[in-house]
Amino acid sequence: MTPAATARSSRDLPHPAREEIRLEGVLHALSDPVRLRIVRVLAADSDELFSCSYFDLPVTKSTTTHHFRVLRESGVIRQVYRGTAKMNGLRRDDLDALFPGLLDALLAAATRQAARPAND
Amino acid sequence: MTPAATARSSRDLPHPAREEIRLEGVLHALSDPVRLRIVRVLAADSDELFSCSYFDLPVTKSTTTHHFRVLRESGVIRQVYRGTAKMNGLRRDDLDALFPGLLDALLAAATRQAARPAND
DNA sequence: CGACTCGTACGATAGACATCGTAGTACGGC
DNA sequence: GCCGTACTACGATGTCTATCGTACGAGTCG
Repeated sequence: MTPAATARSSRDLPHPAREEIRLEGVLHALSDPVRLRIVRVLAADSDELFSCSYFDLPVTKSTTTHHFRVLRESGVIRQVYRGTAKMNGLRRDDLDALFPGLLDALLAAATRQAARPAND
Repeated sequence: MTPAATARSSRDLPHPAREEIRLEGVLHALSDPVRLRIVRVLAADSDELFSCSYFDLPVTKSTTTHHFRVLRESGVIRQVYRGTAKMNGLRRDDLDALFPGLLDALLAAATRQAARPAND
């Protein structure tokens, strides 16, 4: 037995299985500006993992934790502990399998809006 | 000449201008199952207008009014009075101009999810 | 006019949510 | 073993939201 397969630490984070991911949940998760921002950063380098503290967000740490949890529970991101840090990555494979083209369209839309004259 | 062309009711409904439509708002509007359902029906025939009562929704009339207002205020649908009825249509032109491909990706995702084994 | 239909407005309510601060837990290094 | 760093858990709070019921306004048709 590989220890990895059975080593269920208390620091194990619950993720929804691919089939449990709901479109409504994903949309709700991305309808918050802070979370949308997080996802855009993660998407910029999909193969990389980023710690929570990597992000420069306009909210406190408690709130940051909350947002990351919403993203994880809705199935948008994957979180893994690595030492004291919690690494975050986009679940692009799952999302693309479930909803082909959606993530790209969403990211393109976000980029487009960010490029609009009047705002962030 | 049909009077219909000029018969504008005094009741005017406020819609956001194209540039005022926010991605977050659109996503939030579509993150509710009832509203997503409405949009899917509207999208099935984009050139047609449907009255509110056309939809068979699992909520009361008051709630239905509420959902249609959320959709209108977020810029997803357009509403026009026609006699006692209020006709609803998707703002596909504006959404496609702002976020090319997004609406189609969202609708495809919704269809795909609806076709999934376990649910609506 | 009067009745009927369609949708609105208003008020109430229960639940969700974004936000914060403080106190605490897990891990890695000294 | 002890300290600092990274994140969490918990509790509080104000706001938003989905829902309802009832009462009303606007338009159509007899």
